[in-house]
Amino acid sequence: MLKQKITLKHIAKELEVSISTVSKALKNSEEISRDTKEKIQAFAKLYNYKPNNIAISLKNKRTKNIGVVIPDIVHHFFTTVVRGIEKFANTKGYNVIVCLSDESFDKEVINMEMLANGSIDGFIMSLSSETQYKDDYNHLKEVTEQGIPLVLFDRVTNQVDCDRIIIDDQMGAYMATKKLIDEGRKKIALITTKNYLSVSKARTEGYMKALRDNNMEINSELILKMSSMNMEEELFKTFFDNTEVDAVLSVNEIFAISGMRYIKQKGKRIPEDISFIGFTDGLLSKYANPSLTAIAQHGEKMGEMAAEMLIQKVESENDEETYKTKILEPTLIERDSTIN
Amino acid sequence: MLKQKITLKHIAKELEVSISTVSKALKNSEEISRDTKEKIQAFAKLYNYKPNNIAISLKNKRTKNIGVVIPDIVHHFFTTVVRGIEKFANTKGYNVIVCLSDESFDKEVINMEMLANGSIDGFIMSLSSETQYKDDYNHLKEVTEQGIPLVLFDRVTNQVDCDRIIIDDQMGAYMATKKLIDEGRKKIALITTKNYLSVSKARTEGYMKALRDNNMEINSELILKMSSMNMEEELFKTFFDNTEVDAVLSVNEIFAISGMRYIKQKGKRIPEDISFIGFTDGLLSKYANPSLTAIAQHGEKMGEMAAEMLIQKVESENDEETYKTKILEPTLIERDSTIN
DNA sequence: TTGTACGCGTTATCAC
DNA sequence: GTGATAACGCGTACAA
Repeated sequence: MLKQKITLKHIAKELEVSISTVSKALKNSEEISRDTKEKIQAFAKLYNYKPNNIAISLKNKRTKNIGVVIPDIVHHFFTTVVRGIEKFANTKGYNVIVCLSDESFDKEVINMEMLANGSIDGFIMSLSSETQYKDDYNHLKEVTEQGIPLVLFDRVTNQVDCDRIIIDDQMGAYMATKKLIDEGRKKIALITTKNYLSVSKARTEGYMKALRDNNMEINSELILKMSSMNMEEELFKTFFDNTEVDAVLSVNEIFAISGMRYIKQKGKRIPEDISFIGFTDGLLSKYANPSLTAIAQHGEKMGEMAAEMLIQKVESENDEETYKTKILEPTLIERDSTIN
Repeated sequence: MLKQKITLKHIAKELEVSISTVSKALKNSEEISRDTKEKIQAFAKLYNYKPNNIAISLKNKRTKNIGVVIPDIVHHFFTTVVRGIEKFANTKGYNVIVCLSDESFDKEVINMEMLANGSIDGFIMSLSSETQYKDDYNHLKEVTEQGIPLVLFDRVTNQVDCDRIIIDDQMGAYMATKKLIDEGRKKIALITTKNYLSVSKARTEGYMKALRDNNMEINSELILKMSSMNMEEELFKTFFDNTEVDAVLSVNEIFAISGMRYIKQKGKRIPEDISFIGFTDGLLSKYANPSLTAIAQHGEKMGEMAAEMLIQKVESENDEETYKTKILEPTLIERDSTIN
């Protein structure tokens, strides 16, 4: 019993009026007589008429869809951002199409091309690590040159004309490092990833700036660069076995948690012997033992703002070529892995 | 410098041929002469012509979009499912539109209605808790009656004609409980949520069945029902303070982790004094201290299969009214919170 | 007050 | 070989 989706045409035929009469009647146009309107509206309601989104999109050249391209979705931060985007977009009647680049340049390109062919009104995205590594943003440029609005968040570039929203990663690292210095820590390690990731770079700078501002030496032996998000156990152990450290700042939760575990295993106490602070205030930080002092990135807020910026651009008539970069301030969430 | 998206019409005008000639030429039709084809193809390539998805959707009545409606996205399990869906969908040229019900019945309804008006070819969804509580599935029925394929996963109902994919939650709980019994545990607690959630119910049944099969008494005092995902600290403490327990099976990670923390705080050892097993093998289980023995739900696999089932339905000509329910087997991941 | 015609971008059928 | 026409579903300017 397939209740085929009903169209204006069906209603028109059934009620023996023209399609445009139906269309107008359903929009409560003054042009149409009360009688006809009531008849048509009643019929439409009875058969649960709803206009076809696709037809409207084609007509209006507006899809009411936002394309979101992120490197990974099994990742707390990105997930909170998506939630924020979805939340705001929904209030404005927009849907969210999520594509995953899986940290791959090619997938990022393919996804954007698919969506750019009319499926979406604008993009919100965070660059894949490979894209940042290759430093190639032609796919973004092509999109913006077509007049499709783009908002980059978190992992961004300034080589493209678009809006941006980031947290002040440098400040976050600075705050955290400062906190450790204030605790009296002298050998503050930084666990980070390779520098082509924009955020890692900024965080490293914040760390170094805090040390310099407090007349502390920057010791490259205290900086551990992991080559990927995946743990390389050996590298890790070698580092902690051979380096004297009394505090650790990590650019992500996993490194921090793994570090804490290894440190505890070695019989040291947290935070008495070593303090830990990690970026990204996710579930792991909250439920770690001891709970991890963390730098919150306010992903949901970021998502909402990104969506707001995008929709504002999408719906603004004048395509003025002004782009803004918003910078959110991170927050230090103090927990038990540092001394308060 | 807005490079407006180019259409068939533009090409036709520029090259002084008809639109249909252009269309055919670009599809390499035999009808068109070599010369014309080459000329048109070259031009199209130069101006980077790509057909407009919306127009094609309207014509074909196929959007190549899949609507995914889930209760929450900041949730490891759902997130892995989405990844699986996205992965498979992508290989078939489909995009994924994600909508969040936020555990709300109304939002679920609204989202589905939005998408059902032509935006998608089919739905993959997991019910919101409120929907399961109200036990009202008319919005699902409306969709399926319109001939839109639907695949439910994890939180499902059998009151709707559709495909389903779930893990055998009862078996998962059974396996876990059996494991605890085999360890010699006598007072096995179950921490669960209210029973209207289909999965909680099944898990509770598995727990009880395992006890019965092993001639152990079912003691309702050992079953703690939390009213929501949010921790109610007091309930929790009261339970552990007043109930003698030597093992805990939890329907989610958070309850398990929190339980372990409180138990350790009370000076008991895990797993020597108390064993813990938790559902959903997420990050928390892996990185907990001690790491948590968990029942893996294979979300990514589930997502892939759901997408495969859906796309198969979407693309099959005959709308035979046969629906299948696939049941995945859970896996027990043994870690340090149980004795191996 | 109602209906006709056109356009959104594409494809398919049929005529020339 | 090429082009005109209709159709997908809708909205709207214009004609009746």
